[in-house]
Amino acid sequence: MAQRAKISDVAERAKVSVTTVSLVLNGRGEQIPKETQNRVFQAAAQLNYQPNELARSLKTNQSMTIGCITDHIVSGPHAGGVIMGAQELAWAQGRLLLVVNTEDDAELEQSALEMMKRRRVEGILYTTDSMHVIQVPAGLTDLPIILVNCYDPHSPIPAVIPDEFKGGETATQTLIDEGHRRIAFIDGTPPLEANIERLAGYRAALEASQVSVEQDLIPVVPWTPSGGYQATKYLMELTPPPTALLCVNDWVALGVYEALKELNLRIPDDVAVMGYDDQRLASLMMPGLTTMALPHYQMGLKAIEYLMEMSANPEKSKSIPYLTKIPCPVIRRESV
Amino acid sequence: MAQRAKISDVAERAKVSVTTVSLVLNGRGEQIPKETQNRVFQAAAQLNYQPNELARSLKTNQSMTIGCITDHIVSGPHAGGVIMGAQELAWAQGRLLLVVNTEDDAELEQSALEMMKRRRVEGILYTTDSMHVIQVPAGLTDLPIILVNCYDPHSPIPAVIPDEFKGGETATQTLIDEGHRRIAFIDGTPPLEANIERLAGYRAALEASQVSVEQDLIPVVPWTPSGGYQATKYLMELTPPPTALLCVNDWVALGVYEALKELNLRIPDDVAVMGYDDQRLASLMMPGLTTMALPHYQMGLKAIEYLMEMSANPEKSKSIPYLTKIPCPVIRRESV
DNA sequence: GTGAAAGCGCTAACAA
DNA sequence: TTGTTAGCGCTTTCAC
Repeated sequence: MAQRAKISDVAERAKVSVTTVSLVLNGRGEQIPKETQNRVFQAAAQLNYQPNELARSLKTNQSMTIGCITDHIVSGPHAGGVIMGAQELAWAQGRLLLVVNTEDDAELEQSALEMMKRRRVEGILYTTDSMHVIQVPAGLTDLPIILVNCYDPHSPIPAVIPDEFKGGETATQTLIDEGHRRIAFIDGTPPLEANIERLAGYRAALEASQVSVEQDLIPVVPWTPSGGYQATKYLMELTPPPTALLCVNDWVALGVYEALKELNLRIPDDVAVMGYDDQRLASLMMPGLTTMALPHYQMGLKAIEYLMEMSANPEKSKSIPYLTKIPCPVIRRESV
Repeated sequence: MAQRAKISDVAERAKVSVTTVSLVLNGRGEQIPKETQNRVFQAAAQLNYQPNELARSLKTNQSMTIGCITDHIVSGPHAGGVIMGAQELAWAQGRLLLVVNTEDDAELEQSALEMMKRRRVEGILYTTDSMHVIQVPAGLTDLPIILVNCYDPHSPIPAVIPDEFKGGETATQTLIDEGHRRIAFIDGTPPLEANIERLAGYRAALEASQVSVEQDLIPVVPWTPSGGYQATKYLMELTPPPTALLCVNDWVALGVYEALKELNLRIPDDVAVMGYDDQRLASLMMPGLTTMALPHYQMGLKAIEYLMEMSANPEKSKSIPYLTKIPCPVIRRESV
């Protein structure tokens, strides 16, 4: 454990006071002669000195730490992406992330929160795997907090979420731009918040292009591969059949592919297919599935941006919008 | 910020000394009358007192924190699973995880390490996304550290890895138990450590069952869906063709499905298929892919177990095995 | 230009 | 049974 050296050791070795060492090592030694500074740096290096952040935090009352609570870190790319974005910006500001995964255990969530408060985290980023409405655990109000991919209608806590509406719109527009006019939307049930928005975006885009919305072209099925399979079989029997299928998510698209293959229809030549979520399987499908990505990374980034603002200036907390919607980018592959 | 109360506030309110408060709140107040204890608890509750862990850590010289460095938190289920297992056990011991994702940035990795040392983490869990040989960054020797899913042949740092050999063996045995004798192994290239072991396990299992290993049944293709596709087309032209296809990973199996469908062969009736890795897509494939899971969670658990041992008793570090192999469980679905 | 010393909030040895 | 007090390693004010 070479890093046991402390500031007084460095001071002693450099033959200066701890004040000087502190000043120099923290880059606030402008008034100290280069020569002295060098002695300090050298001493620190020789001792392999690593300042004790715990002591520093205690003194400065800044933990340089942000808490991150996720419900499911492992089930998909979501939490990872958010953490990645969050960490990157946090890191740039010298902060590190304390991560706790709760697996929906409310009790654990509560104590995790408490643990984080005890460690004096500067803020909390609370993120859920799939976009939905939540009930924020109690005691989340006495410290900066941002919700990611979820929001609580009963509390004023700011949330950063994907712009699913615009996503649905963009996806549809993408298809329109390719010349499609009969575009089906394979909707999923049970109806998640996100699905509803995506559908609304689809309608909006069609209307904006003066394409009439036909209820026939909006089958509702379980949002799984077999749902997509069924929907496709149904849709392709319409006269005329749609030329493009927009799926509420990538899983559904998987079943769509299956059905289309059975019908001997080629993607994208005979019919174009679009998914949503950019799951990993999207890139593996043949042909690669064109889809809408969820802005995990960007949301993580934004959340930290807000959090840092809030902790730097508590007054500002009031000025953070209740909902911040981040656009979903199109991921172009070969299915359109 | 209600939690600004400090121990002296609690003491004052309960009309006792800080010592008493400390003792009571830390459960070491057996010699203190219940009555006094209650006063303390009440005072703490009223003030919504949250002990400052930073101060406590500084004093006790225990950060109650473990560092976790990953290379890719988002590309697959790996890092998440490890973190989940690690966090769970760490939590049970009152520890929290400080997580940094490096995206293979060596410089970042180095400074992350330094940051963690400064925060006096009790140990470091270093994990990589895909099982491989690595070069541990410098300065990782002065603090308990465990490698997960990778190892460094040039250093004595203990590693926890999946038992790919046994996994290959188990997968093969599973197929043998189903009555298969002509079992192909679709090998992947470039040859990763894991692939090599899986293949070796396959050979071992066949030999153990007196089934001869035929080189014809071990095509080597890129480990992607199209690799699996090619391999299947080739394999099914052999006479007689194999009755079971063991794929080096799930991606390959995806292509296998594709090819089999084109050949109008049914899974598992005409030919059984097994994958490896239990990627998310495995459960979505139709029929569901039987595959071998990587023991992410278990590895995370084991790593923390070791880390806690090491930090509790540095002497013991010597007794931790260089390689700990964790078995991969069979995930039975419908493709076998 | 540099140093002495107070104090961040806590624990624990020692006293009473 | 409970209180006083000395640090843990650092930052920072104020003095020299």
